[in-house]
Amino acid sequence: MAKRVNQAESVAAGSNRPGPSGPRRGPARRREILDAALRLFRERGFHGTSIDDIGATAGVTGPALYRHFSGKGEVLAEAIREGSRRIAAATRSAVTDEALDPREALERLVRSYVDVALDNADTYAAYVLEARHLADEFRRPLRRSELRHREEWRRLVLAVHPDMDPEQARTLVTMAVFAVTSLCMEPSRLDREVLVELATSRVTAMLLTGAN
Amino acid sequence: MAKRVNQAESVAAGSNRPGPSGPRRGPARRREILDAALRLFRERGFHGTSIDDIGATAGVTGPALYRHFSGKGEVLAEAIREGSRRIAAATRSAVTDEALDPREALERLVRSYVDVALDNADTYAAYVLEARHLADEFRRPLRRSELRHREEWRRLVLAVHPDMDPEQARTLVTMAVFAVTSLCMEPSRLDREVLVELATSRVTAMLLTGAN
DNA sequence: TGAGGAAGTAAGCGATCGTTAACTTAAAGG
DNA sequence: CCTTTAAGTTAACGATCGCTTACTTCCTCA
Repeated sequence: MAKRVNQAESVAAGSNRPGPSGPRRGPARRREILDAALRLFRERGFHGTSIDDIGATAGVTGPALYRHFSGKGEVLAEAIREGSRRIAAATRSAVTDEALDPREALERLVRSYVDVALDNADTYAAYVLEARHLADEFRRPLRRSELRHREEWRRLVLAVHPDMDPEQARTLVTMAVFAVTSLCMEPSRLDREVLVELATSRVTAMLLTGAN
Repeated sequence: MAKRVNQAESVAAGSNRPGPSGPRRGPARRREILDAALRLFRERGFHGTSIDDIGATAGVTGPALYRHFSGKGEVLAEAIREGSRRIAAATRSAVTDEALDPREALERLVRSYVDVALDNADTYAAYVLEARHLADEFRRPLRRSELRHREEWRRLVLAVHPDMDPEQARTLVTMAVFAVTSLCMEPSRLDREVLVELATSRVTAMLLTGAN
């Protein structure tokens, strides 16, 4: 009882603030679902999060999710894909300025990666923790884009250290990327600027040590 | 039909190589279950692995697991706990030699950690990926032991850099530990000795850079 | 204004999962 | 040799989950 009190309000509130029941807004709900899913996947894991959990966190019932996605797997894929696109974009824009000292270019690349990782911590943590549960068709392009990103790092490392074993450079880059990942997995009490500076300088040092 | 052919053999084979059906050996089966579970948890995740999967991989049916463990959660806890004990032991033995140059002491600590991490890659990867799914009573002591280990690293970093912000040192150690973790999550084509040397030197450099 | 589509709900289906129960078998011990 | 016990088995139960169906409600617009 007293369940739908403010129908009039819902009509008076313009195009996008409807009442407590019935259909509501368009693409905003999709974003709400993705944000809710990302948080839950990170906290409880993909298989540990139910459709109903995601819906409840987003403010709807579970099956409402199927109006926006084909299934639970696509929710995970879409949530991660967004962050992947942002990382790729940041990498591209940080790399376009060529004819730079490779040392500076690498530091700039690392800094932009630290930045975008901190801005998308949930997405990135979910990728590390839950990518296993993606269907192959979803996981493979993400993995390829990840490796392409690391290849960019390796290219610059080898530009600074032409004598370095390329296989060692690959492992080194993997370690460096995971070091940045830690910022997404564990909270730091440092201020944002201090954190970016610390991570950038130390990761760069790790990559370039030995050839000063 | 033709199901139990070699009962005689099972009797003749001594105390621990029985026939194809019925009860078998004692504590060896427990280890088999833990190894199987660890591999599956790492590949498919905790909630993505069923009791029957674990049993089948270990060579028994699913419910046989309850003769050795109280439930699925305890299997994960025991599997991870073992690796945690080995890490703690290695740390303890690498730290006992005091009155060393802090720089050398830290490098030795990092090296022993890289070693034990590579020796227990599955365990460590499972801890990073699946610790969320442990019951609080299991997860908390593991987490405490992890933080105690990092505190040891931080103590030595601050011994070398007395002027460093302790909070920055904490974040730095987290990054360094995750860099080593990457060796457990992604395979490297490098030889073991080369890998240990590379990881040790670069992680140490990351921790100590700026105070040469 | 009223027809249609978008977005939501409740109910339920089939499959799977963790766990327990009841029973069987092999090794051990006096 | 007979009893006990540890370690298996199969069967089944209750819960949960992903997803579908059928229905409802609100918004849009011709």
